[in-house]
Amino acid sequence: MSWFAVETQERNVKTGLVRPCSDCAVREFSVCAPLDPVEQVRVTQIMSQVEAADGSTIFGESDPADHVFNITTGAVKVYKLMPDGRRAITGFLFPGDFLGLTHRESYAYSAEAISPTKLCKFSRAKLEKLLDDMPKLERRLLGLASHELAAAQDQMLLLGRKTAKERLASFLVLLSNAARRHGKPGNPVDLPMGRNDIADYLGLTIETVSRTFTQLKRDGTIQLLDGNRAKLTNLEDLQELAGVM
Amino acid sequence: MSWFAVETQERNVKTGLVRPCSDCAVREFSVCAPLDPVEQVRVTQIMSQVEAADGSTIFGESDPADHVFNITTGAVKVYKLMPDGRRAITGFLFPGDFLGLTHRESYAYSAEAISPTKLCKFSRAKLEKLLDDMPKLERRLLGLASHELAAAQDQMLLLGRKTAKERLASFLVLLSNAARRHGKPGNPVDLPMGRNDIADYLGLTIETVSRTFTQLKRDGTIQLLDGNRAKLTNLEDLQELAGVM
DNA sequence: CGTAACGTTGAAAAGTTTCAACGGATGTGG
DNA sequence: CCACATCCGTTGAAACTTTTCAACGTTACG
Repeated sequence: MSWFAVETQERNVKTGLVRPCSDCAVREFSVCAPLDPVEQVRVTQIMSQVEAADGSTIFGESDPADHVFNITTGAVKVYKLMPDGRRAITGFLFPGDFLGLTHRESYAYSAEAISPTKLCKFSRAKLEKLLDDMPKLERRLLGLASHELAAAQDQMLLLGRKTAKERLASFLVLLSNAARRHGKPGNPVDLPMGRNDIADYLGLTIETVSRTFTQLKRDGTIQLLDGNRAKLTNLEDLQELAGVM
Repeated sequence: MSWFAVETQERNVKTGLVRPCSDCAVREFSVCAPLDPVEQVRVTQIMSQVEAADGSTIFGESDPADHVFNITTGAVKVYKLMPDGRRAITGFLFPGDFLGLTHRESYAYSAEAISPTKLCKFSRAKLEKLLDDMPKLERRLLGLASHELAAAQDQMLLLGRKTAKERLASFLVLLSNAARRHGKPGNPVDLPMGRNDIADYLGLTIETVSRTFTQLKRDGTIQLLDGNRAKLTNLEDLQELAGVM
């Protein structure tokens, strides 16, 4: 997923600006073709670090899309609103994920931290200038966009055709996989977002989400632990329900 | 949307390989920064033209993603299937649109022509090699991906939160806008896809789509003309319903 | 200690789906 | 040329899933 966070961290560790970040970034470092040192410096020069408190808005739908972010710590939800307040959360983002990549004048969605979050902030204008002579960077962004697009298509299948139970199962499997990809344990899976956010992500109501959770509990498929974590007792059933995502 | 089709058409007109195509491509030519002539030649060298009959599959979900396509004429639907046959159409594509752009080994979706269709076919391996020294090309692809992503997010809002009536209204407005963008009349809007396809695109059943059509007719919002066209009698109401897409 | 935020549960209501039937258009073969 | 089958869209009625409305318990916080 990430490597901006990686580069910047690497630089900043050397320059002593920030403390080393999670092992996730380090892991990604070895996976994603990194830039050469000179390029790394150039990237960090147009970057600054910002923090977002739990529940604070990072940007709104109609804000001018002047910046691109890369999450260092925490979690973010991205959503679209209808005039009457109906909401669809289009994604949850975690360390390493990009935020605000668009070719429009304004972000067409809002972003809000769902836990204390640190982000690398890039000026979009400068980033685009940088892109002109850093093809590796552009290639990487294209790969990210393509990956996001595939995820969006999965989500369309979920929203258009899956039952409540299947949606929740898919969601848990997704979170579990994401956690493992980030080097964290995949099984007691963390749920940093509230029921309302889950509902808006799955196209359901909060009540249906709650009811479906207890249904999965009764089935012996999951267990809800304290600290907003879910133990996936029967991963096979869950994956079956999810339709193997 | 397009410019691959443009370039290729331009070249081919000169070389006499194919007849000039729709004015759409020409129009796009002036809009999207074109490549220089030398680059144009290089692009056309890795391209071939293929045709797809109405209803024929262009590629399946699990096919190796060896080619990228650009639509010249016709219309294509892109969809994902669940093991039990449930289907979600994630998009309808028209002349100028790209098809098969992915960074995976296999397309993760299927593509099928919904009317007689001509496509430009590119070897993906060669295209990627070409990308290495044609930054303009890569930048353009990134823009396309970003645009598609925005559309996908709109669709997630539709599928997650809109009523049947709102979904159909959104769909009609979308088609109308797409038609105008392609230089065709936006108002009696063409519906080249069947009810089943509309249903799978909107996350509804064919019956609900049919009922909602007649509801919109009764409301005086639309009129169904022969030849699978819909006259948008009250565009304002329709846009209001759609939530201004 | 009261209040607010969040999650759970129940019962009624609503929207959509499922099942079934019908009509029109198209195409095929006798 | 007509009988017949097929495909597609429409409509009705019942069934079902999810939503809505309402109440309650818990936890956190001032």
